[in-house]
Amino acid sequence: MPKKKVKRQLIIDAAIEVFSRNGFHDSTISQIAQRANVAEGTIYQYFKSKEDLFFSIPVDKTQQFYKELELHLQGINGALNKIRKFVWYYLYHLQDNPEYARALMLEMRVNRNFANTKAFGAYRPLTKRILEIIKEGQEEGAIRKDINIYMIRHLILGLLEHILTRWLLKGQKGDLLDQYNEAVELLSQGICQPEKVL
Amino acid sequence: MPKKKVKRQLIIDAAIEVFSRNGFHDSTISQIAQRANVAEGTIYQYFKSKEDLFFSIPVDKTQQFYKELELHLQGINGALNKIRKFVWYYLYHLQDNPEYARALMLEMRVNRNFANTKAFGAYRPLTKRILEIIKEGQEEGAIRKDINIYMIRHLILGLLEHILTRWLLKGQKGDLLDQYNEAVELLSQGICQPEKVL
Amino acid sequence: MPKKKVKRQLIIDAAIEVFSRNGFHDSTISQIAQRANVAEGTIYQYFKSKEDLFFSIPVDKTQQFYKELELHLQGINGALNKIRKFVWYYLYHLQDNPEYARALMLEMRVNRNFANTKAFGAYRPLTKRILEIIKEGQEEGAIRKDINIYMIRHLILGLLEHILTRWLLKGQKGDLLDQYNEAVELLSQGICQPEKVL
Amino acid sequence: MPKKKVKRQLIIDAAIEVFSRNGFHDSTISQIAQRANVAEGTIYQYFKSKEDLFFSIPVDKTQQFYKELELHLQGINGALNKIRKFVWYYLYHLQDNPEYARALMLEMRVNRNFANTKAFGAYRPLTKRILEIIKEGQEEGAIRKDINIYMIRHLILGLLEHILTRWLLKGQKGDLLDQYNEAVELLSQGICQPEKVL
DNA sequence: CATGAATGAGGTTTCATTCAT
DNA sequence: AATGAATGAAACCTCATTCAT
Repeated sequence: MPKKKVKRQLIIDAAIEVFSRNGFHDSTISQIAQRANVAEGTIYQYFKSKEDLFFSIPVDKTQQFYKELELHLQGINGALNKIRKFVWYYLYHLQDNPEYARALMLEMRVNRNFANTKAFGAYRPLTKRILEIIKEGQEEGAIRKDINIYMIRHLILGLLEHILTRWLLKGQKGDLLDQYNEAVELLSQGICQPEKVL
Repeated sequence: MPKKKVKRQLIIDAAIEVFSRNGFHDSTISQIAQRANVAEGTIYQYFKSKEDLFFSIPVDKTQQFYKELELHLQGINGALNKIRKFVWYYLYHLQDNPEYARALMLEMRVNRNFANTKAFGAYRPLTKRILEIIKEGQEEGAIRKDINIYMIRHLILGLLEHILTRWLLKGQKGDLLDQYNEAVELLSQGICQPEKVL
Repeated sequence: MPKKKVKRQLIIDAAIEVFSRNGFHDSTISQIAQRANVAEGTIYQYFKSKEDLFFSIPVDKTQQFYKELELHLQGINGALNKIRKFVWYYLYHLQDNPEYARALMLEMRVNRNFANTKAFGAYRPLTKRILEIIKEGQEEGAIRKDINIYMIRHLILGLLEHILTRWLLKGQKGDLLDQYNEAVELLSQGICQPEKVL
Repeated sequence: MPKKKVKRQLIIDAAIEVFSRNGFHDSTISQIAQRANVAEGTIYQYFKSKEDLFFSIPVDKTQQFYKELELHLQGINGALNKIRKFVWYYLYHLQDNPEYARALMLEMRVNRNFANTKAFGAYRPLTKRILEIIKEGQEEGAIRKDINIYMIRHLILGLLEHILTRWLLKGQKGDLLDQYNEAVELLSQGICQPEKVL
């Protein structure tokens, strides 16, 4: 790998760690520099500002996330199976990258400027992908058509983000994948006993 | 109302506005003081620190939220009807108090220390209340018993928080209550076409 | 004098000393704060920025300079006598306030933004005043009319500023007022032997 | 021209442009390097430091200025004619090289260390030259002897520098040579109406 | 109780200079 | 000789908090 690339990645990795531990505002460039074993000034050779560095994290990591998700979706037939896989991979990947997850859930996603950042740009393909799957499912007749696709997405992402956020805030106890089957089942059939309606 | 109470409330209200506009870190005591028409020093007569003030917001507001919710639940029979009401009131109240909603969703809920704050203490009754309703539903035979009650709560709160967060970040366009029926229906029956399973 | 006024003046005086010793860029807020016996932050209660402080110096000092000059011109008849007095007072006052002189000559007057600063605004009355005297002299028949008044002002101010600048850069040796008579005589009759022309 | 010389000159020319546009402190080595199309490190092969580079500008440019002035003075008889030419050439040359003029007038001449720099060394022949002409004039009986030659030089240089400085600060509007005749006339005869004295 | 001037620690960022390639 | 990535010191400025009035 070219040297320049290496150092950039070094800084990003250090940034993920530090930002994820302390949050954006309580992290300092000096901490990140120390962790990356570079001088403070060096960081400014690669990133315009602290914010730029911050929002560069997901660009790299999220693109990778998305790529790997796509691989996992390969060869799977049926929208429902794809959603299943999506749920599984979402929990699996973010549990496996808790620092990235923390940065994404607790800092990025909630940031006022998020929608204007390149980070957002990197995140969109992911959320778009679900929409596609949902539409596909409706066309197949597997997913109900009487509900707006955006609302369905709210349900799926809301559940996943809520599970993940609680897990992060409670100290990452337990294995998220243990909850996988119940989560999928719940998304599928809702909370009611058969024949009951809310 | 006693004078002391009045001034305290004045400060809290100013704090909600300012924090909700700029977030915790980008808000200054000076801004809040100005908005509340008091001197900066005065704030320290009522609150120990900026953080203390910050986490005092939901204590008051959330208690009120909870109390009113309780009133709305009065006289409603059946867990499913209660959940219906809960969803409705959640969207209604937070849409009506967008600054409080913003502070709650974008700052509090995501804060690393949230679980250790009195704010959390004030928020718990609310989340506990749902659990109770869910249990009640299971006992009535209205809510399925094969799913962990915490997972069910994840689904409900996840959906609501996701809807709310997007609405806040996208500039509060549209009426959240328009989405109320679909949301309830989705929670109730899940995303699948009848007879299909995920 | 009100206390607030006192501290502001304290800072200005310290700033004059420091700026005049090191120039604008090589002076630090920390130095000025130390010299003024205040905390660095205090400076920012009175001035928006380092530049603001810098350009506030002449506003105060130059207004005072101008006022005193006006007093000295009181009761003097004839434009030529007034110019005489102007020259004298200019040298006298700036020799007496060498730090202000240094700030004015070596920093302000030569600054690219000078024309847009409030400092400039304070300096203008002074330069306008000479123009008036020159016009008055032309009307009296004491000053030649075949030369543009702005050129005449160039000659007078150019001479004074040049004398002053050299004196400052050479370590303020000697008494500027010793040169006063020659300067006035030269302005008056020019450099040529009578009957010779350049 | 040898290659080394070429690159050195390249850097100097870039430095003049940049320094003259932004002033010494607000210019960066990086800007100069970019403009000169060399790497930053290269500059340090030719100059010890930023200051060294800065004060190297007039050494070259001023020597050239002086040489050409000398050429223009060739064959001119009479001190007064020489002064006339000096004034003309001074305005002509600096108007023609406004960036050099700007660096000289607004940065160099006013710098605390100026007297200790090689730049000063290069400037001296020029100011010495006037002194010689003045003396020559006194010996010829063309210039008055009752005034110190240094004072006479103050008058000449003061006028020229004042005209030039204002012109630079006001955006270089108009042709300086338009003012040439009045300037010379004023230097020659002073500001008074014949038979009047200041 | 209320004030608001004063504090000073600490953060981000810039940039002249070095040095291994 | 030329490069340009890396350095790290140092500067400006902000702002939560205190305390004398």
